Amino acid sequence: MRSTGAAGAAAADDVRGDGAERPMRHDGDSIHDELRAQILSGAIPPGAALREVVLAERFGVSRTPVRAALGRLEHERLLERGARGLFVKRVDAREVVQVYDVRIMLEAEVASQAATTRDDHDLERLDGLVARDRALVEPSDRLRMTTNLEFHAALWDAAHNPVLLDLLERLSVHLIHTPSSTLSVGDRWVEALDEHALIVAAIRERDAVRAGAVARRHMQRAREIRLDLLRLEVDAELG
Amino acid sequence: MRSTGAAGAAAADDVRGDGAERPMRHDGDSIHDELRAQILSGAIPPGAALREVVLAERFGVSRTPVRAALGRLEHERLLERGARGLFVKRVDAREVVQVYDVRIMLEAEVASQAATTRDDHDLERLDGLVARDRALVEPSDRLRMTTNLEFHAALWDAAHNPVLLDLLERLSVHLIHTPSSTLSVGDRWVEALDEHALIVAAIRERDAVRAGAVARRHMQRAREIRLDLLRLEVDAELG
DNA sequence: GGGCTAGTTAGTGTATACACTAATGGTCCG
DNA sequence: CGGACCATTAGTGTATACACTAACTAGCCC
Repeated sequence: MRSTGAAGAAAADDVRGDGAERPMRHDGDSIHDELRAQILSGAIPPGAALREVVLAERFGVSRTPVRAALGRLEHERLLERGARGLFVKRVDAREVVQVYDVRIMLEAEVASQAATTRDDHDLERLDGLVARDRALVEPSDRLRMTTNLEFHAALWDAAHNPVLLDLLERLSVHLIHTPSSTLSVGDRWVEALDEHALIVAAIRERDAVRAGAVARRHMQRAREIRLDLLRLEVDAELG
Repeated sequence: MRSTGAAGAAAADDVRGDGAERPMRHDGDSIHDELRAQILSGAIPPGAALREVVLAERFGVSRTPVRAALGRLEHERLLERGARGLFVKRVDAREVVQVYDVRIMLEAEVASQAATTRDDHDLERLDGLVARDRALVEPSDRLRMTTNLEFHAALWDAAHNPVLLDLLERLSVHLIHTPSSTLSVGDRWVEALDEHALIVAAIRERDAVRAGAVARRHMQRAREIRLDLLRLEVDAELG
């Protein structure tokens, strides 16, 4: 794939001075990541068909790695099998609400657990993220989403619970195509940052109950706003 | 005429006497299901290596469908990538407890939601399962596990929440190789049946709060017993 | 003119050959 | 006797050819 004259390239390469133990797994993963990103960003819209041959051409590889990537995406529920092949999944409003309901629960649990399991490094990282986000001036829609995701990911890590982590990661997939972030509504961004700070404060003091409660409220608020957005959307469609 | 030629080739390929003992339908899915069942049952033990060529031979297919199946199993977290290829995942006691913690939460939520969303058919099914399990006399270890799983699956369905369902199904995978069922300890089986009945009763009356509470207690009890089992196991290992 | 049927085709599923990489074992040198 | 180097090899990753199936189209019979 990388080089058609593979034998020659392989013979010449005996230098690996960059002593890093990185996974080095660059098989079909890159295709998977790329497709995933494009689906999540909406570049490949819901309902679009994903043809193996087309993708193989686009990525300059054979169907084999494309197939692997598609299989994984299907299993992540990002794609669904239609009459003919795979299509980007469409999510409806009902499902989005259900996702939020579950996520409220899980985030509360994560925060609660993080309060007891976090180490100094976790705390430092969370503090750093809060400070960094506070320093942003008029961040773009995209930046808000990214930094927010980063913060929550740090929270997830602080819980040191691979099971919860796995479910949360899987859950986030269900939220594809939520058109815009709740963090761009009114002064929600500033509000959310304050709530983040509250969560971190509770975690710092190892107050599991409070951490859970604060996190729960944080996500409930997000759910409310998401509902408003969905209503607006529906109204727009009907009117 | 290409089709006749193809048919002939296919026929010539698989002629092994007249006894058609094997279904010719080797969908990639069947391999996935088969492997999954063998892993869950322990027939393929934790830590075992899964070699593509070996499996391809065993199933009488090429590496391609085997690869697809393995990819899916890896994504389900049943396998993990080791130094060389894929291995059946080992789960440690810590993770089992974490799974129970999360499951307590999810089962409570499911029961609570089922109380509001269930229809008559759901209720009928749950009633039927409870009655059926009550009628069993001295069920085997395996039967206890199966019927219990069936009951909970029916509960999950009654919630009519695909998101919760997805997570619970995914979660159950984390419980592979929990050596024995908690339902074979003392009189836990009878106890559990009573608790099932309580859950169904609350769902019948559409009492979401009580359903959640009862279900939570049910799973907490299971967690306790699992912990006891794990302690016994650890003690046995230490001597 | 409408439904039924056969040919066509687009697209996936599978087999196989080849490329490549990391572990392994043996040998040589210190 | 021990450690580094090289050949071997086991096993995965990728490309490509082929098989098969379900949807489409065009014609045919009624």
